[in-house]
Amino acid sequence: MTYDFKSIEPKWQKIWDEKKAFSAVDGSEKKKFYGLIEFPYPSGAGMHVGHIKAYSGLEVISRKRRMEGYNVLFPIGFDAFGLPTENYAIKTGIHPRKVTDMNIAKFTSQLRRVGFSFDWDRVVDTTDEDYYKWTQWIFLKMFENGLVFRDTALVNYCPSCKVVLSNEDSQGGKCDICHSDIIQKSKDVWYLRITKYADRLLSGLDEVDYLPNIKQQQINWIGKSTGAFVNFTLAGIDEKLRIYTTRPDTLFGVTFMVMAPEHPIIEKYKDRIKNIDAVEAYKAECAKKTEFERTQLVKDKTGVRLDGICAVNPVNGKEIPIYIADYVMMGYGTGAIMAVPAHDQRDYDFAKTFGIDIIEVIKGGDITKEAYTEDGEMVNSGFLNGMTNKKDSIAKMLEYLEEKGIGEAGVQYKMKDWAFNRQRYWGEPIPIVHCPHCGMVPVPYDELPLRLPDMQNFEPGQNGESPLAKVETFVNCKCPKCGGDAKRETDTMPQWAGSSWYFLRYIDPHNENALADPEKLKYWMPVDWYNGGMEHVTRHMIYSRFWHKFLYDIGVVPCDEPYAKRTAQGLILGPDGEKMSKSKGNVVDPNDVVDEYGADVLRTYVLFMGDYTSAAPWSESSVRGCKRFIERVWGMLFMTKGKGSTEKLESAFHKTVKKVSSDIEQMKFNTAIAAMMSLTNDIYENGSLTTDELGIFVRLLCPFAPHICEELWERLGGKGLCSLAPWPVYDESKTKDDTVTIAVQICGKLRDTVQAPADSDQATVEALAKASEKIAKAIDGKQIVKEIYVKNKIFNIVVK
RNA sequence: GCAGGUAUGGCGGAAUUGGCAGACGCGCCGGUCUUAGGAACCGGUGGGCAACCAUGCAGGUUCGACCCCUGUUACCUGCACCA
Repeated sequence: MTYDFKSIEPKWQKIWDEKKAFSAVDGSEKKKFYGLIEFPYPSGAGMHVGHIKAYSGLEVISRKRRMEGYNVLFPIGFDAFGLPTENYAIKTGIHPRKVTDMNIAKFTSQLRRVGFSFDWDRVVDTTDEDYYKWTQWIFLKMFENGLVFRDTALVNYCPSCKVVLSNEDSQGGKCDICHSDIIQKSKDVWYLRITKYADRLLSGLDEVDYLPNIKQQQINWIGKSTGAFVNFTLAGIDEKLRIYTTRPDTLFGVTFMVMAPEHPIIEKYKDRIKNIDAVEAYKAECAKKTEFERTQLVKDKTGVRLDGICAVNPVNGKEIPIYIADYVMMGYGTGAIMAVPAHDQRDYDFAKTFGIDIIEVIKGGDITKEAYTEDGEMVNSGFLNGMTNKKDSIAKMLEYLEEKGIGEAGVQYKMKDWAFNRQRYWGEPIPIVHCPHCGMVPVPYDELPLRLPDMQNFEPGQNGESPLAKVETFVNCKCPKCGGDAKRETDTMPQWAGSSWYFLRYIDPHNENALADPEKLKYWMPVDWYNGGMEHVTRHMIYSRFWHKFLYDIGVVPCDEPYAKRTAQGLILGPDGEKMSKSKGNVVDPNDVVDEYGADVLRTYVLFMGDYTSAAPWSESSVRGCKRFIERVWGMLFMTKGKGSTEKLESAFHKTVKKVSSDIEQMKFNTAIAAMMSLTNDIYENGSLTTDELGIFVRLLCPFAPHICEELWERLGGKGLCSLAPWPVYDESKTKDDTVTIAVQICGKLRDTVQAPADSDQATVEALAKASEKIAKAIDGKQIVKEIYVKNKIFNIVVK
């Protein structure tokens, strides 16, 4: 009688596979549903239960959609290029191709044991040549359209990984992969001009249904600010010093200027700068600092005055000193600022350190103590004096600047262009040839894919050049344009490249002539529901939205935004409440759970353990609770009767169908499961149920625990697969009880409850309430001021 | 510092969005079966003998507040010398 999951689960997995039960159908007349989960990076450690939770959400929704009659695309793939695999290859001497294949095989077997309803004919592997051919194709299209450029720049460089990192990958001055300190290094860098799409990435958020915190993070990341560019002049030199400010109305309060140490004007006028030695020394000092040090020493302002040149304030003609200081970044705005110490705390700290004048232009604070950054009346500001509204004073100043031709309104973004090359082997080769005559020449489209050469030693070079630079047969080539001797680019793309468009390939994974067929794209796109981790909300999602918008612009995809809806699951913490990690030894392997309790129990537990979107610790004993539930469901098979059930149980069924249906849509899986547990308790209390009722129950539970449900469905004589059987419907009228319990309150405090027919009017309930001994006692001798009746809920008597 | 969020039994968490706080599960207590059980099953379980007291803390609005408002504390997540 005990449920034998060890034989029943593999049985159904095999049947689903043979029948291709979960294949998405191209060219179907049915309504489509495209559910997308973030494809995993196949690491050597295999999956942990966090992956299972991440996929189980849309697994349940996709399964429900199929039962509701949708044509469902629910695919899986592997984001397999990347450093960990390459580092493992360096350490062990096993080729990354082999490592990747082994890891993918391991992940696949783990996923299959859990019984996910993926369409296994559409598996995508970003390291497959037939896949990265199209990643390179998109890159060339971007190159063609002016979205790719190369520049020598100070970049985030990880000395440990020996690789250039994008801004996104080096947050907080730490390498995202190995967590070493990042240093700034001058290098040739490939950039993708994502900033060109900044405004559209921002405005596109209005059209999509993302969780509010996801939207907010993207908004912050793009970091749009509105302000003005102002051209200062250098005294006695015909040269402009351009700055960006959000408060042009404080121009009268400018007492000095600050430039980033790397600002090109220093080099241009080094002959005029009398203390050039000190300036160079300071520059050298800054270059040595890691990003971490540069941002940590917030309070201690350092800098050097440029002796010999000074700036002229365009609104009042005053000459003001210029400093270089590392609190101004070359990468934001123009790399130079006008300093208004009275109303900016950083400028204030700097002015105090260097003994510079502080002029108040906004009244309201005490500038002898700190900068005043709030609103107030404008003073010492010429034509702005007396204005009290920030908006108006900014507008008036902008008008003045534009009239005089010394500045204009402008916007800035925190988002920077995307540093796109890595000096590594295990990535997509950048399909560009460097020709001494023709410059950068794209590899012709018909030569794609540009394959990674087979090689053995993946150690990067000491100066951070790619391992590919050592392969002469790869490097030396003919220029596709002039036919002369040329050299290939040896850097590869970052890991984010392959994941920027994978959801398009799922739609037509074996297409040899296009990244996907336009008709199929038109049918399946956009992704209806995308679920993943919060950690990918800024990087992966912004990158892929950018690529998708570009593909839309060149007519490859049919919609501007790739994801109609985005949600995020919470982490599973270790039993100790800490984040699961190998070093802490608190990782739970899904295989162990399947071995001991079965896939259905694992699936049920990861969704029952708490609110889907928040983090919750793993609890072995709670897993056992789900095991008991599954066993009790199995036990129902021996409780079936042909005849009708009690009205009470029938009503409980209708209520549960309603609740589970709506809870799933809101990802409230924990309460959906709780409702089915409650119904189970009701069934056991009742002692029996009809076979029809059991049929309803197993279809409701099927998205969560499909194996046991298939088995019960078969034994009940259900038609076809339970997984494809129609989703149960409920009768609204039967979800309502005939009698309801009404709480009777005195002055808002519960005093008694009464049973009343549903939808009773106030008089009926009032009579019932007053018939209660407790109520009669409570109101005895008191004056009734007011009576409030909420139908089917409460009756409140207010007494004095 | 900026932005967003959270706070409910011993634990994970519910609460139809202003209407009986603690659903469901774990744990715990008691029982049944057993040579035994860290197995299974059944029953009980916020605190207090009680009146009553309980949703981080202090107020407010309301007939009625976990829910709305004001203030406050703690924690989490993201960004951060962004001009």
